[in-house]
Amino acid sequence: MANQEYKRYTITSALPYANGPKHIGHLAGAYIPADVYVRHLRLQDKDVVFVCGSDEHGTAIPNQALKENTTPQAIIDKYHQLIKECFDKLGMSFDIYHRTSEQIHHQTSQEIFLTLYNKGLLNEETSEQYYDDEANVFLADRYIIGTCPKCGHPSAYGDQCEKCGTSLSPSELINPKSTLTGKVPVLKSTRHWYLPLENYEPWLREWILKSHEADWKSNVYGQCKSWIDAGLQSRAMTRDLDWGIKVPLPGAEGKVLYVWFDAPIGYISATRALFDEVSSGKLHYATPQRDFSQHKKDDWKKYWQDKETKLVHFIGKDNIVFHCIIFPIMLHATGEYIVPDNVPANEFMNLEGDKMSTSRGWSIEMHEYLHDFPDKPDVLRYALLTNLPEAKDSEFTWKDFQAKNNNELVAIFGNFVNRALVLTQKFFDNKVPVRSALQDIDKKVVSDLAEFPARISASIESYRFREATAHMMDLARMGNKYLAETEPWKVAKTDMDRVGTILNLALQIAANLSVMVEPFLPFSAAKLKAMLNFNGVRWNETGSADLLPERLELGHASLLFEKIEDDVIEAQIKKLHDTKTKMELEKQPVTPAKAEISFDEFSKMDIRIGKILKAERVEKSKKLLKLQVDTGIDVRTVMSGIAEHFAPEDIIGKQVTILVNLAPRKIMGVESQGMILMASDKDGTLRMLNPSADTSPGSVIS
RNA sequence: GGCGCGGUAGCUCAGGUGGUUAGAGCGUUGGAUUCAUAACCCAAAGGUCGGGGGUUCAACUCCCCCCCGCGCUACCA
Repeated sequence: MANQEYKRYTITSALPYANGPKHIGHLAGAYIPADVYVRHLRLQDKDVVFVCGSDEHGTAIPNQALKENTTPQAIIDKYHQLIKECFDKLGMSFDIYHRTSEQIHHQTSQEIFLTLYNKGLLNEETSEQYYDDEANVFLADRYIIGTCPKCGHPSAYGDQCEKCGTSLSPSELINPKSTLTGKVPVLKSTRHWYLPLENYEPWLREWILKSHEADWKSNVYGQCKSWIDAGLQSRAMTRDLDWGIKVPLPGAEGKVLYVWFDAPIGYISATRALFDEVSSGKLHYATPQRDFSQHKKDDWKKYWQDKETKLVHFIGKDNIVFHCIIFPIMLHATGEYIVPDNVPANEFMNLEGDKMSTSRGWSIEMHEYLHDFPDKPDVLRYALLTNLPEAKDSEFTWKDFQAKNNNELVAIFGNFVNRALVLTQKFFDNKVPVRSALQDIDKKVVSDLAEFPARISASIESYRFREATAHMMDLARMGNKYLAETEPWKVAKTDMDRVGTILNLALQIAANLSVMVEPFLPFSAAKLKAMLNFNGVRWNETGSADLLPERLELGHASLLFEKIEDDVIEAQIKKLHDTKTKMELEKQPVTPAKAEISFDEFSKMDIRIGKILKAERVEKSKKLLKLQVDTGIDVRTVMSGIAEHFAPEDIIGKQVTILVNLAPRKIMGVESQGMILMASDKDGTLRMLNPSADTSPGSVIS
């Protein structure tokens, strides 16, 4: 199965969610590896389509629109354009970069939904969900805000608390409120269509656990096994929302397809759109990277429904469950579609010691990089390729970026090419010299050269892109070594024929580089070809020492890469820290005011000054401290979720504010008799509230 | 708490099915060289492979326990 010969290839990169810019971690995860893979296939004249596009549905889009005070449409237009342009400038060679807001995608998604529905594979169920009866809408998880049950953060979202990271369901929130109107939402019954994933467990076991144990990456396989073993559950494929793809059923007004139902279908609709456009000749989203002129409108089906098609999804590890479990189940259940042959998900790339995050300002956004280094897309590609998070999270640092550029691209690759060209200019009037009899060292180089294409291919085909990149660079190393050993600049004093032979071979190596480097560094490959006055050859013709004809007049030599100085790198590091600081200040708006209460309600609370007498850690809890507090009234036990902010020994003797008449509650098996009040700063830091001067325990606060 | 993936030279990382002195790139040090963007080329130093047990003639590689990082998931409030 794994080594089957395929007739054609369908390659996808994760659809970026169009709610904001994307950073280099995304590039390293799902885009650059896919692009290398596809370019390598194209160089072999394989029948491949490479599709991607913007994911434009889901609740976060309207959410972002609210934040930016605009419409969802304006949001997706803005970010679709931004992301698309960045991909283009970075050389992502999609045959089409589509959008899920397009009509053809709505149609495709609805068709697949209906196929499943008509086969009776979707279960209709009614459940209770929060509803805002002032705005007259069901509230998506994201639109409900309340106190996090885990950390007490007062503005946790219904699906997740952004402070402690816990995923939640809206019913868990304390004091839930609609973010639209501030009203308390009410539970109301609603109808949805569920895909019973559990029915497909035997099939998944057979397909993934049995037939892909050997060829799927361990991180992907392990994650899938974990999900399957844990027991799959029915999952709602529809939502109450007015932004998205309408559920194509009577009586389903106001309901749309779940974004994770429609998003992966975006790969299919993009392929459809591609063939629509190339067959009609009217290109809009399509940017065909090869000749599609023989294709008909319906040919997209071959790429998704023919068993001789190899489907590969390139994604980041956060998408594994959707691409390996849910989407394949959908495809399989239709009875019409093929499932992926592989899903080589990457782990995450960290940045300068911390997780990358656009919202926290700790990231390198694609458009920012391109703005600061407009002529260096390949340098980023190289820096990411040599450090892809293929087996575990990896680390990007600016210093490393600089070193990769200066010590490898400039010193090894660029330098070799420059040496060969400059010597040819100097001794042979910039023409490929004639080759005479080969010595042993030349024969060795020729035979070594012949081994590179297969070696690089083997790495790429097994999704080992770092290794492939290293092989590629080894070819330039070989060139440098060959020059160092043959010393043509010395031989030139005695034997010009010999020099000609050496430089001819050096130029042949350079010509090979110009082709073999193309999947990795397409811009530099093109530049190098121009310098060699060389049109390039197919991948299968590389490894030959006869790519350039003798006496060929070479083009203009220029530097392929230039050094990046320290101050440029320091400026980037400073910018990174500045952005983070700025975001911290701007982010996390003050928690919205709570609903008005009466004086009576307020006076029900008995808040006093207390004094911590004892504090100890709670076993098996990261956050809890068990405190003994003198409340003036008594000494009582209070469990407090502050262990991540205070060391027990530091807070003994401190005065605190305590709510003493809160109903007791068992926490980690211990009864907590009150609540310590804390101020939570924007960055999440907790601070105690204590009186400005020593105050006796039991003093009432009012 | 459960599960998954990781924890290998100063740094970033490789090391199918266990087998002679554990690898690469970068960095460091020394040498050689000057065609080349002070680049290239050669060489050396550097690791008790997270910790502890066990299986085996033999373990980085298999098994068990523990610690740490990341992720998913649960409960917890």
